[in-house]
Amino acid sequence: MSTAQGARARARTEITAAIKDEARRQLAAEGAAKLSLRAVARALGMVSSALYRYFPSRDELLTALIVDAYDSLGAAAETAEKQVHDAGPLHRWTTVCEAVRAWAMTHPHEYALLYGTPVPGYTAPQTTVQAASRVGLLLIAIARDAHRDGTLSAPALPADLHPEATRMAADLAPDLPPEAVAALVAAWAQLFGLIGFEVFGQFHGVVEHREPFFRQAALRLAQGVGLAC
Amino acid sequence: MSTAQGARARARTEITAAIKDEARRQLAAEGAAKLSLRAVARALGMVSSALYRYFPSRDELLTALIVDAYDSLGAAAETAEKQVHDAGPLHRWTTVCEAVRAWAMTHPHEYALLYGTPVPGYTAPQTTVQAASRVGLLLIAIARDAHRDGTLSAPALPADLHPEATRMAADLAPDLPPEAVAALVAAWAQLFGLIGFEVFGQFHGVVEHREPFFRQAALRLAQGVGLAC
DNA sequence: GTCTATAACGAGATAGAC
DNA sequence: GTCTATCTCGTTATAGAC
Repeated sequence: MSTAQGARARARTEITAAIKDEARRQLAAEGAAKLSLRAVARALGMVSSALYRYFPSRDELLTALIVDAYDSLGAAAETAEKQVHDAGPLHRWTTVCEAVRAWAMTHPHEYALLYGTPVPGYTAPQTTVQAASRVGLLLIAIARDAHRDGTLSAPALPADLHPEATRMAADLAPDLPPEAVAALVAAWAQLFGLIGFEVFGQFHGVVEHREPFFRQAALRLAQGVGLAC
Repeated sequence: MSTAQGARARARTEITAAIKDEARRQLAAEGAAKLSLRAVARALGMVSSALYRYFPSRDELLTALIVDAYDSLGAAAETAEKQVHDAGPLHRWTTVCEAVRAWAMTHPHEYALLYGTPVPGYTAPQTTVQAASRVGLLLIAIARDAHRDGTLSAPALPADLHPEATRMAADLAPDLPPEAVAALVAAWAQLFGLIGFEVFGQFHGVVEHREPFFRQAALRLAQGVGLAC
């Protein structure tokens, strides 16, 4: 009985993975907007109605792909950071930035799914939020360690931003000064601006040697947040 | 004779504009990947083959929409800058940034067409480059004026970036120090990172009062380039 | 010459009967 | 699960109106 259920559960896991793999392949070929349960089924030798036993709708499949991609990106960033965890905050920061960039370059279509044009008619459920915040939390953690060590020199803020910065800090990192949190959020967005331009081809004919260019930009992002060393 | 040609040319211009208007409407509704000549024709009460008199292919229509969007964005930025052209470089910079952001917020689908996920199967022809560079050229011009006035303090660069910075400067702004050009290109990408996160909903639940937040971020971008006052 | 309409192609998606 | 009839699409050939 338990072996039968175990085999069944194993088969279900395998088929679910196969469906997602094929869907990712189609994502690369046609884009997220044209992701079609039917085509996925055909490629797997299944019939479209059979897929609904694994994913109740196209949107649920999309959500699964998005969560997987966020987790893949988050894991890549966290693994890279772990290996330099004992270094200074600046080195940890640039390591995370470069890991995010490397993941984006090797997974351009999944990157587009996360940070590109939203899929028309699809709105991400709350389920995705946790996976989506892993990179941000990692950057916050680095700033937090710097703050504990007294090496975080948060930049000044204009008065009209203070209420919003305080609110963001309360939500994201109550132990950090509001100025640092506001700077962190801005740096977070700017990091993905650099990466997006590279992945989506905006640097074509403009920036040639993109690795050192990115490294330097990531370094200056860290300085903008107030990290040193 | 000339009046007949004038009338024909006028009709052609009007129909071309109507096609693009309808295509933009569909862009907003379905996304660029699903832009369909047939649907555009149907909405206009034409037959699909008639559209080929105006656009030789779906990709050419896409290209026209892209060039129009780049020009609309460029014109918005240039118009805003013209009105503060006599102010200091910092004020001109933030004015341009805010004009770009305002255009993106009012034209989210066209923004997605320009800076979002590339349309699968479409590659932009060289024709788009000139229109695409208008905002960048505007930012360069501001830095150039600051440099002429001696108020541009270009940030230092690591040695490994110097060849690339020199190459970029030769291409983009031979009269500017390479360090400033590298910083400009980075700031350009980061600007669209901030705007993209806002347009694509990444700031949802994170940043609430986005105008002062953006203004401050744009200001610090300018400082990163070395602009003062 | 300039345009529009009809019809068709090959490909793919979709809905429903079985 | 399978099969079929009916949609969509981009694109082209052709014929006729202005």
